[in-house]
Amino acid sequence: MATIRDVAERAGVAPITVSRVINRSGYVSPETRARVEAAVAELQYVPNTLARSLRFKKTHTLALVLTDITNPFWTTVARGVEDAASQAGFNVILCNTDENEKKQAEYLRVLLQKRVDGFLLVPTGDAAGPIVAIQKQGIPVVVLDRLVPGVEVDIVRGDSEGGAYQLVRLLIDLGHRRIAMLSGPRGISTAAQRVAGYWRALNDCGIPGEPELVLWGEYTQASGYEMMRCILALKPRPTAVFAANNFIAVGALRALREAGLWAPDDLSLVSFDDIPSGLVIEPFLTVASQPAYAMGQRGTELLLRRLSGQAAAEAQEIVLPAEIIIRRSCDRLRHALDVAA
Amino acid sequence: MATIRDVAERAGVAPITVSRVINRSGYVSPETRARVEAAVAELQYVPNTLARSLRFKKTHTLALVLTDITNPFWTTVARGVEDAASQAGFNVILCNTDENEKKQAEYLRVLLQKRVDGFLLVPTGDAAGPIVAIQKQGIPVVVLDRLVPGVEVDIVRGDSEGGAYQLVRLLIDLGHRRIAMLSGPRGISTAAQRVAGYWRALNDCGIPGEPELVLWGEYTQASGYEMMRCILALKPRPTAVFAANNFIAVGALRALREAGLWAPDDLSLVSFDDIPSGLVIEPFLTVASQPAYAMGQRGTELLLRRLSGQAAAEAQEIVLPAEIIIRRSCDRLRHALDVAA
DNA sequence: CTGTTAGCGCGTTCAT
DNA sequence: ATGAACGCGCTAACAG
Repeated sequence: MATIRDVAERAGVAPITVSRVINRSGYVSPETRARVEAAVAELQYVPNTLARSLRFKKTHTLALVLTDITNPFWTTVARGVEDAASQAGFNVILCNTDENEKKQAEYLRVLLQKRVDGFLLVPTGDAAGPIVAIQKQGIPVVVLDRLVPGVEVDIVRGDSEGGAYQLVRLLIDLGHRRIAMLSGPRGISTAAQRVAGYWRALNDCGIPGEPELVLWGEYTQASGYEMMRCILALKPRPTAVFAANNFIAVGALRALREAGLWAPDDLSLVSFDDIPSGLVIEPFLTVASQPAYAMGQRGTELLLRRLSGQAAAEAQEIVLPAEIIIRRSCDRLRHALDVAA
Repeated sequence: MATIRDVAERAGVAPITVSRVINRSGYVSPETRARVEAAVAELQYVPNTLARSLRFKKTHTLALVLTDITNPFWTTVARGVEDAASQAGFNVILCNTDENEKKQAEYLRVLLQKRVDGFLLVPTGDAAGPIVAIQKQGIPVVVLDRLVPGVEVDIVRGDSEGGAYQLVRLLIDLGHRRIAMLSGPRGISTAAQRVAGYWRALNDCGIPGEPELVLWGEYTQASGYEMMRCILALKPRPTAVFAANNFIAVGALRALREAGLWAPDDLSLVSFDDIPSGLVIEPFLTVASQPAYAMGQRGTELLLRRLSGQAAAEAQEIVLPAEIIIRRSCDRLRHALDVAA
C-alpha cells in the first residue's frame, strides 16, 4: 500500500504537501494540488489512520460490549449505537460477553490496548472493578441498562422498577392475587429492580406476598422454562405470571404448552421487553417495552459529548420510561380467574 | 496513560527490555523482570496496540459490513463472525449499510483507512467495483450471502436456488398450481436465485408459469405487505405464496390479516429464512432455513485462513444447504385447495 | 542478558 | 507557498 511518501515522490513534492492537500489544511497552489491529486489517484493512495491515531491519540472508534447481540433487545440497542456513532464519524467494535466476567475482562483489556475512544458497556456482574479500571485510564464509559453500585459513571437505563410495578398493577387490577415472578440473576440490577417493582405493587394493594412465588433464574429461555415448570407444580397454581424478560417469557410459554396449558386461558402472562414487531406475526404478549433503540442512541450521544468535553462534570443518569403494551396474553376472556369465580 | 518509556524509566531499564517482558520475547533475568512487572503494575501500564499495528501492519481487527443487524438473520451471522473472530484474537467492527451503496462506499473507505486486516462483506448492489477496490489494496475480502458477478472473490452463501426449488416443489406436491412469488430486489443474487428455483420447480412439474405471479420488491415488511396486496387483488387468487425472505413473509401475513384471510386456511405461505426459535412463540411458517451462524463462522474462518496465507490460491465458494422446515402455514387442513375441490 | 539505533506513516512547529 | 526536522509508542536488528 502506498504511503504519503510514495505520493510525495511521485508528485515531486514533500510529504507534508501531500498531507496538506488531503486534509485541506494550509495553502497549496492549484497546480501542485492537481499534481498531488493525480499522484494519489494513480497510486490509489489510502491514508493510514493508524498513524494519525498514534499522533492524535484519537481512534474514532467506540467499543460496544454487551451480553449477546442475538437477543433482539440488544440488537436494537446496537443499531441505535451504530447509527449515532457513524453519524458522528465513529466506528463501533462489537463484543459479546455472554454474562461471562472473564470474557468481559479480556475484551476490556484488548479494547483498552486498541485505544478505543470510549466504551458503551452492559456490565456483567455487579462488580465496579472493571469500570473503575477503564476510568483510571482516562477513557470515558457509559453504562447501559444496568446499575452498578459503587461507581460514579454515566448510565442510560430503562425504568425496570416502574415498568414492573405497572405490569403487576395491571394484573392485580384484572383480579389476580397469586402472581408468580420469574426473574433474572440476583446480581443484575434490572432483575432486582423488577422484583422490587413487583413487591411494591403487591404492597400498595395490600396483597400479602408469597416468597415462594418469586423465582430467580437467568435471562434465558432454558431458565424461563425451568422456572415455569416449578410454578406449574404449585398447588393451587398462580393465576398469573410475570416474566422478567422476553427470553424467560418464551421459555415459560414453552413449558406452558408442554403442560397442555395456554395463556390467557389457563393463566395470564406478562413480561418485560417486547419483541420487535418486524419479527412477530401476531403480537400476543402483554409487555413493558423499553426503548431499546433510544437507549443505544442516547448512550452514544452522551459518550460523544463526554469525548468532546461538553458534558456536565458529574456522572449523568438517564432513565427511559417503559411503555406498557397490553395484548391478549392477559385477557380476561375465557380466563382461569373467571372459571374459578 | 503511561508509555513503555515511563515504565522503563521507573524500572531503570531500556524500553526494549520492558517490551521483552511484556511480550515474553527474548531473555530477561528474573530480577529485572520482577522490577519491570512491578513498574507496569504501579503505572497501570496498558500497551498501545496502535503503535504495534503501525509497525507490524496488522490490526487484528476485521470489518463486518452488512445491510442491517436488526434482521435476525444478520444478527445470527454477526454472532457467528464475532465468535470465530474473538476466538482467534480478532475484534470486529460492525457496519450497517441499509442497502445503500453510498453508505457502503463510505464505510469501506474509512475501514481501509483504519487498516482492518480483512473484510466480511454483504455487498449492496451487484457492482464489482467496491470489492475490487478493496482487493487492489491487498486486503482480503470474503463475501457473504450474495454472488457478485465479475469478481473473483471468496464467498460463503446459502443455497437460494435449491432452497426455493424445494419449497415450491413442496407446494406443488401439496396440489398447488397457482403459486405467487414475492421476491426481493432484482439486483441481489439471492432474490434472482430464489426466483430461478421457483421457475425450475414449475418447469420440472410441467406447470406453465404465469409471469404476473412473480413480483419483485424489497427485503422489507413494507414491501411484503404491498406485494401481498397486489396478489390478493388477482382473480382467481393464487392458492399459495412464496415469500423470498422473513420480512417479506411477515409483511405478507399482515396484508392477509387485514383482508380477513389467514394461512393456511385461505392460502398456503412458505418463506425463505427462519426466525430464530428463541424469538417466536409458536413456530408457524414453513421455511427454507439457512445456517446463518455457520455462514458467519465459516466466512470468518476462511478469511482468517487467507490472512495466515493458508488458503488455496483460487477464490473459494462455500455453499451451505438450506433446510426445509415444514410447519402449519402450508397445512392442507381446512385449506383453500380442499374447499375448491 | 541488556541497550542503541532506526523506522513504521503521519502532521505540528518552525523555517525558507 | 513549500519543506525539514521531530516525535507519537513500539520493536527488529544489531551491538556489547
